[in-house]
Amino acid sequence: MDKIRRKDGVETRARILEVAGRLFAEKGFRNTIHEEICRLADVNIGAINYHFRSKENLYVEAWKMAFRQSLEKHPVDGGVPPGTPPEERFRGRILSFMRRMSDPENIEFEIVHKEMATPTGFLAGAMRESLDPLRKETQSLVRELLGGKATEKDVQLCEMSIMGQCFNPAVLHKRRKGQNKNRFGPKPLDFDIETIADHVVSFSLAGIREMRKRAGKGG
Amino acid sequence: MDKIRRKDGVETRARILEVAGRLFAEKGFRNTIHEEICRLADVNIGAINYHFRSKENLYVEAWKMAFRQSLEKHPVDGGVPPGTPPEERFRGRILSFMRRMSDPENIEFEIVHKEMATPTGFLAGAMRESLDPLRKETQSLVRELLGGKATEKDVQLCEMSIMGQCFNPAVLHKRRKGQNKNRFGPKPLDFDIETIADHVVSFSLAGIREMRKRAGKGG
DNA sequence: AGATAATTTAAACAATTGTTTAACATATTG
DNA sequence: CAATATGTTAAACAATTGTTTAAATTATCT
Repeated sequence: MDKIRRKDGVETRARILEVAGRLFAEKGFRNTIHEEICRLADVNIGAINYHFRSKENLYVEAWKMAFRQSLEKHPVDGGVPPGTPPEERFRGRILSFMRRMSDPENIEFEIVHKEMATPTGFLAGAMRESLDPLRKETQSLVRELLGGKATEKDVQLCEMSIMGQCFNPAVLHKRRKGQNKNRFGPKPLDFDIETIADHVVSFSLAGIREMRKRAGKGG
Repeated sequence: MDKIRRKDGVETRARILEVAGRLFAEKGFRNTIHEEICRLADVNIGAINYHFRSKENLYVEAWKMAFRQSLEKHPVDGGVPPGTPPEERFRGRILSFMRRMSDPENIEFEIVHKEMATPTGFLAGAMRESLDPLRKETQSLVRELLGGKATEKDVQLCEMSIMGQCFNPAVLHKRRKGQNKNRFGPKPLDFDIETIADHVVSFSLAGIREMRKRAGKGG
């Protein structure tokens, strides 16, 4: 054996984290096996349990890191400063959200998506902790757009409409870019993400205006 | 052994199909094991391979049956006859779609959801075959609502907005009804499905009107 | 009833896979 | 340099799990 080239374990750990993240995002927790992670990361089969104690713990660590990197790359406000009109801030937020979700380098959201469909439960705590604050911000922006007469119910329903519009297109758009395995639906949405985001913004602002109007008349 | 009470295999097959469907919907393909299916269906561990050749084939058969039952219970047009104005037909379609998706007895959509997040690939053919026609119908209804000046791009984007709004809420709503395991998000949408559907319809019709207006002016 | 086919059963099989172990190699510290 | 801690390796382990097999049982047909 001549390939024992120990540094200080940091690099090994980092490689595992990186490879594991990609595989978890691609195949999900259950379908990702030690053997492949270690082979692709070029580390020994025992390395995962040495550095991360368990597969479960590696999963959580991989997501946390990915989420941090994702928010760093795509700031939530989309670069639109707090002073600008709510419609503009809304646009910045949606655009950034969709860019973040559809970024092929961003594995974070792929993992969340799988976790929603088939929860392992391991990410519950970390996700709530990370996502709740963002959600609160979105809600207060929607509240602002809806005006003072809108109820909390209006806010929640509109938030739901908006998020729903962002979610699936982003997923499809991302898959379109990757190797086109794993596809099953019909057409894969041949628009770029900015086009989609613009549409979502216009569509949603129209919907919000409608709700705002109705709120005035006590629907 | 006194519990060999063979009928004609039809009942055994049916019980497997029923139990397997529920488990696939709850846990996904990979997390569902022969042992549990057979235990809950009260059949021998070898019965799956005898009656269905393989787990994969059982998966496809279970989905197909569930999809048939689902459409039988919730007809696509929501009971609104073809003659009525498009807005009404739209409402019927959305309401029926959301009822279908959120029906706790309907395992079909739960399976589709998991398949979208983590595709096994086994359902690709059956899904395309079953879902394409429905999608075509929806598109032509949206086209009608958008008016003659709208482009194909407009139709696709609006369809996307509408479907996106239906999807996630239905999933959340369904989970809320079940045993509240597997939940992770914050609030689970405390509205009944009709309220949500009504909102989606109003919100979407407002969005569509906006797009229709813009189409006239060549956006 | 006897022969044949279909179904059910229990056991075994073969492959996968997360984890542990103990020897070995390298770094760090005194 | 010696001693200790840390990282790496290969092998083994233990548990899970989809599938097959052969015998036993029951239905169907002549």
